[in-house]
Amino acid sequence: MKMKSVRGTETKLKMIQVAADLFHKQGVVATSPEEIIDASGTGKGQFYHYFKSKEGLIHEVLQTHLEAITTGTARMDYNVESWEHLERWFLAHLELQKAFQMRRGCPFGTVGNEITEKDELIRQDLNLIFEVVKNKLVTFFVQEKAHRRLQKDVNVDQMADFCIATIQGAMLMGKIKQSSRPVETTIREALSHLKRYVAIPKR
Amino acid sequence: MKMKSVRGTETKLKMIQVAADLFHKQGVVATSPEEIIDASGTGKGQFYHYFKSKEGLIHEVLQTHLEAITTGTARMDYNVESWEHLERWFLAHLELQKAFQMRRGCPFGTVGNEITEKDELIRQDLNLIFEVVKNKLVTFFVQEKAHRRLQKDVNVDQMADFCIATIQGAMLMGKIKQSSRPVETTIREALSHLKRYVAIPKR
DNA sequence: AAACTTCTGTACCTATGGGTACAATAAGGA
DNA sequence: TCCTTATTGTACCCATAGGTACAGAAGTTT
Repeated sequence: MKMKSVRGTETKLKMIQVAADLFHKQGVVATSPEEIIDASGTGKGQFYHYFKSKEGLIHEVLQTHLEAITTGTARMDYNVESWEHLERWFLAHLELQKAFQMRRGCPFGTVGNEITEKDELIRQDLNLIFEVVKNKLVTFFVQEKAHRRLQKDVNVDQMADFCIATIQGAMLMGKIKQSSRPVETTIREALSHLKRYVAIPKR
Repeated sequence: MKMKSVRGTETKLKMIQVAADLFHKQGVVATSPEEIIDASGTGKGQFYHYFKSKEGLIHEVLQTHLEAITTGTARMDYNVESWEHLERWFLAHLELQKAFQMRRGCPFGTVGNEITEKDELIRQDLNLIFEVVKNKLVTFFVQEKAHRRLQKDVNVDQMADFCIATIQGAMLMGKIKQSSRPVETTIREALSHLKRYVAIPKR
């Protein structure tokens, strides 16, 4: 379970990356350890040397995602500091999908949809991820509010929840329809709604 | 493949219903024919007598859903004829989720999230379902527009897409967080947005 | 009631899933 | 260098997935 050499860390990382991609592509239930082992060019020995079980791997995959988000090394920029940024935040999700010809959804949403009663740990991992993402959005709205650029009775928490839910739904529909259209319109509508909360400058 | 007796039709229906429930609960990939057979108290013989394969069953499950929606015999009322109706439409989704202690998402969204390149038929089945649902929403918006109760430049199609995407995202987040809160707020925000398209009465 | 069809039950089959066991290497550290 | 720990490879294991084959029961048709 422990690692001393760089070699080991590299193979482990490779497995995590390959697994993350397969999970995104076809979901975690449909992805077997074997497939991950083959695709990563490693062996069964390594797999169970580095991960207790399949669930252990899923956990590590999500942890890696989380870390990428918090450290800002993720594929997508999760930091929002302006309305332009927020729009980019929405559009970045669409771009991700487009990169896969609209054949995939959100990496987290995909996993989230598969969880059942037995996957309590995974559910919590996902929750943490969404909590971090939400916080970044909340931070922006709080800042705007502090500068009185938002109506003073808005609920920043709900605004963030709305952002996340709409983008998740948009991506899901985008995947099902294999079209960017519904995603684009949903993003547009969502943004248009959020901007109504901008404070009307006094005179 | 054909059926002459009521007895046969009943067992087949039973299997479809049990399968639909299991798919909703744990997804289609995680549900094996065996599990459906056991839970429905039937046998392997029947299963492959009535369905060509697992995929064939999935198809029939979705067809049954579709029929329930079009004939209005579905668990939920998909007809929207007023704004109150639309609100009920949104809330009905939440109620469905609540009935399962927020441990399940949308029956269609759940299946939709699992589709991959190889499930083209299933994807099309789902598309048909969402198309029918969307049409019911569009019909309402068109009607409102015809009565000049909507601003005349609104895009009814996009409004419907927005409805579906938001409720899908809301339900997904509700399932992941196992909480009705995000669902409720997303619904509220969505409705609030849609109502902004209501025409301002001339004086 | 014969002859057909439809329905149901059981036995079997092969591939894969998720793992364990264990030996062989490689790589450091003292 | 020798000892220890990390890493890798291979072989095996049992349960399940998804399905086929086929025989027998039940229902129809004539």
